[in-house]
Amino acid sequence: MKELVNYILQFGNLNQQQIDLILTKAQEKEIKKEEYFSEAGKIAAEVGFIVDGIMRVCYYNNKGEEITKYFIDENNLVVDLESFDNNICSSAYVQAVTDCKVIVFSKADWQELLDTIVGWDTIVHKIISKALIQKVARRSPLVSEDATTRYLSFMEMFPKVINRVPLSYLASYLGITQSSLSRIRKNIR
Amino acid sequence: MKELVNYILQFGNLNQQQIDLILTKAQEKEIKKEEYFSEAGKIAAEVGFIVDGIMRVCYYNNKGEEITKYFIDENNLVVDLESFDNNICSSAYVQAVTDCKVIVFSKADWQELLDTIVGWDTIVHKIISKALIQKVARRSPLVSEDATTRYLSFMEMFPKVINRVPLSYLASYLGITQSSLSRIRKNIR
DNA sequence: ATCGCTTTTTGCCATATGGCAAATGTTTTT
DNA sequence: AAAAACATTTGCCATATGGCAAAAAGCGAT
Repeated sequence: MKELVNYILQFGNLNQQQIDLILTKAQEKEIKKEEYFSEAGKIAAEVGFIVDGIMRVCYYNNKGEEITKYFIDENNLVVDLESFDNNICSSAYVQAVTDCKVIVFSKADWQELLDTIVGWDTIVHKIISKALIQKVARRSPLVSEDATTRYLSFMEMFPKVINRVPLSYLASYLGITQSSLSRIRKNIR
Repeated sequence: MKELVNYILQFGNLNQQQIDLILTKAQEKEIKKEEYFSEAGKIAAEVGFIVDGIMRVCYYNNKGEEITKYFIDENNLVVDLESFDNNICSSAYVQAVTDCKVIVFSKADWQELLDTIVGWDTIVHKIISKALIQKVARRSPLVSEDATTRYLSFMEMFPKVINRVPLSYLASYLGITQSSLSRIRKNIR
């Protein structure tokens, strides 16, 4: 739980009592490789914090191809925001790419913390908006750069991730085919 | 100012007194085509609400090419969040694509409203996170689809925008060259 | 160590997009 | 109205990426 507390305290201050209250609601959970944290067509029910492992957000486009939209790694929150906040069905899957250790909060507990702890809502909002801004920043270059440049930037941005995910996930994230990505890797060596 | 009030009230309730207070801080402003609302290298100083017109967010990549990252049209907030919130220099320009009519709030006034009006912070956070989620959702398909599909989706998503912006801006937004976009348009007709 | 399964690489060729420069069309200025 | 400035389209060819299938490599179970 230590990682979670450190993470939270980056965004604002809480006293020990408040932290303890948060921790009483926190549940540790294992999610095995390929299992889902949340699913398309269902309403996201939990907020998670990844202690160990990598997850991805993915969906199927209208050609039926599976597209990885995003990777989330250690020390980050994972939640399908739109679904969780608005109680609407999600349009994407959140799936464990490797075995994951996660700390989760049920929606009811999360809401209770928001109602109970003064200043917690501000911290949560900071966390969320930072994560969203980062997401935009990471995906933006994928539009305008060529495939090799995208791959190289990915290596820089996610050095921890690149060797732990299947090539096919990475390829769809970068917007290229698996074989093109394989050739790009060959050329770089 | 009516548009602004309607916009705000979509996200939560405020009484007349609170609305009036907000409006005392609101300044109407014209921004001419090609002028900047905020600039790279400077700290964003205002939050804006576009009453009329279209703006874009753009930057220069390492090849010196000008890339349009995003379009913002009527009835939306415009602010360089990362710069505004953290008082750091912006890495992008926010520029009027057409003549714009905007309602602006200075940073000091905006902060005062947040401190004064109970519930205003919650409304603002809802507005911001909706806008960010939308931004991610709009840019994501640009990575995985082919150029024609991107253009067609853009037409659907921004029917009001498509005929009011130069081809070059649109092309860089879609991640293709101007001539390719021109050919794509020809093929569609 | 071997077999079977999955992932990655490679070859071959088709297609989409880029680069550049000229031509055409459109808007603004004088 | 003409000229100038700017925006868009087009032609020609180069290059990057895709599609498909086979080969090779890697991995886990027995």
